[in-house]
Amino acid sequence: MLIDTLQELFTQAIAAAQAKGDLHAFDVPPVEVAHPKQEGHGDYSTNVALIAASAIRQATGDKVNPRQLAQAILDNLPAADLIGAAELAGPGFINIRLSDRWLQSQVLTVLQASAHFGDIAIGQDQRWQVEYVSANPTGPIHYGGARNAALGDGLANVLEAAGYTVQREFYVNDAGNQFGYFIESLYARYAELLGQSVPFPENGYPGEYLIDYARQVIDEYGDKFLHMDKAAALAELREIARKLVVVMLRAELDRIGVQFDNWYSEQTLYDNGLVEQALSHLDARGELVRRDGAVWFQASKYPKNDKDEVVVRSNGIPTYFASDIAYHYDKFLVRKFDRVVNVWGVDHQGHVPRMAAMMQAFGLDPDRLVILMYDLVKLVRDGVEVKLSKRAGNLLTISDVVDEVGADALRFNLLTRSPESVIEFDLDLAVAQTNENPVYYVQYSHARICSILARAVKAGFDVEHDGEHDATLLSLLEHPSELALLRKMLELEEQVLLAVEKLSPHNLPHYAIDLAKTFNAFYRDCRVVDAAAPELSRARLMLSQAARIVLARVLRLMGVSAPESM
RNA sequence: GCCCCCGUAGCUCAGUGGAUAGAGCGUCGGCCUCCGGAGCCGAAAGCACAGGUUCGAGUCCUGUCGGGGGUACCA
Repeated sequence: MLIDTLQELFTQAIAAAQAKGDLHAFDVPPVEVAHPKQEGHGDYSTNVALIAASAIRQATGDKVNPRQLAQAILDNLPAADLIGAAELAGPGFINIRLSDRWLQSQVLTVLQASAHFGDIAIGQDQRWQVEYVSANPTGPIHYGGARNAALGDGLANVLEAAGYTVQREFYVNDAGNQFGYFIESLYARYAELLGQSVPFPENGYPGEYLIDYARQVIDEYGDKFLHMDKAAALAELREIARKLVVVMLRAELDRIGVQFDNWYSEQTLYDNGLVEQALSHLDARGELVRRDGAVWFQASKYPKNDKDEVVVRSNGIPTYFASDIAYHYDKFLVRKFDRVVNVWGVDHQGHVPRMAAMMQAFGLDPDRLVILMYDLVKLVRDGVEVKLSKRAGNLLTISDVVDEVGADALRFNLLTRSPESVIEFDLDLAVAQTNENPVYYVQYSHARICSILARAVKAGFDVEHDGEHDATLLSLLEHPSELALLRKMLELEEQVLLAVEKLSPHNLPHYAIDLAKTFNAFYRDCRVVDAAAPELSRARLMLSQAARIVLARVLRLMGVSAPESM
């Protein structure tokens, strides 16, 4: 990676300067290389001299001038192709400008890497799991779940680009009360359709979609459940309903391009004895206690937990937390993931401390479990918040919103905001502004490149293979807009790294807009296909092709399509 | 009450302890003999408040004020 290379060069420079006695002996701090906000300050800059100066002052009490340190480092900077200029600036910054020749050569790097450009190899041999959405399996998914999906899927994509082996998992809560009410509701609808009146369960789901589910049950099983004991019927319906719902969930998530590797049933935790196993494991470690007829996990032994948590109620029924304990016992001690990310809505924030406590109770490093918390999506229509609920049956689903604004716009918009921000989503505005939406701006740029390339092929240019033969032409790419485009393209790796470090891919859409903008500036300033200048055209076509690759990659990482025409 | 998150341009939001804080939408003013005008160029406009740490704070710490969420033997 470019940044790594620069960091390495400066680390070497410091060591060399110290060896020669140009520089004080001190423990070299990690060199940070960043983009200066201001363009005149170069492509990259490092504050290592400023950091070192304060480190030296604190260690020895000697006052040293950061500018002198910076100069000593600069004097010992190894020669490197990629550095065009490195100079001292301000209070002791070192600003680096990439060399034009090296930038030009990167067109080939992109063309060769193709769809893999942007990959960074930092996650080898690491198995990660991202568990996301995990909506209650009781009907269509609330629109807010799309934020979870966009975030989790984007994160999984970025982790894969970083070299991690990633499993995408959906946890199906098919064992708790909610699912029980759902089954009873289904039974009531089923009976109703067959002409029998069954009282609708008090906590049931009145949504009309349940009538469709009931109809499907009738289509496949007829009226057999009416002739059975109700408890037996409910037991059988449980399995049938679970399959039905998972098919529906899968289809709905597929509409926004989200697919899972694994659908993990909560019920199997009980069926396979994992709940019992996990709890006795904790018990053996002295983490459980009996009190008031219930079994408690002694969470309060751990930081940020002020109370214990019930795992088995006094009526003998395990709590949801017991499932969670077993589930994570399975993730870490059975399936042995190196790291697990759970994507949770902020309404579950109260569960976070006990999860960390649970990890420690298992003797596991709590950092191996990351809870990625995102804030809720507020739906607004005509400036008024729309209150919807699945239980009341007036749910606004992912499908509903996809119908209105499209999957690409939805994913792009939801991903743009940082997870901890509350999204206020105005439905009318989302529809009205469809054509002004940034996602179309980015996609349009991609389509425009495709159009240019197609035109070039028609004009007789060998767009596909030029890069294999005529790398020397790249030195013709001297226009500031051409070089600016190259610089922006090369940022993709840093963007992937940033998303992985922050465990949030919300920087990607911002980068995509930036990249599209930079391409549009190039398009404005540089005519690509020009019969009067065939060599320059070939060089610019290579650059355009490379830009297309990068744009398509960042769109794919976000789970957004890269259309060839619009 | 206690815990968590958020207060950045008119609106929706980015912003890695660095140098002169950005984008989209909106507003105002420009640009089509030329590869896709779903485009391009320009202008106005901002870090809630008060302390502190630091060579340097939108960013870290404390407090105040505002907004949201959480505080069950529900999930």
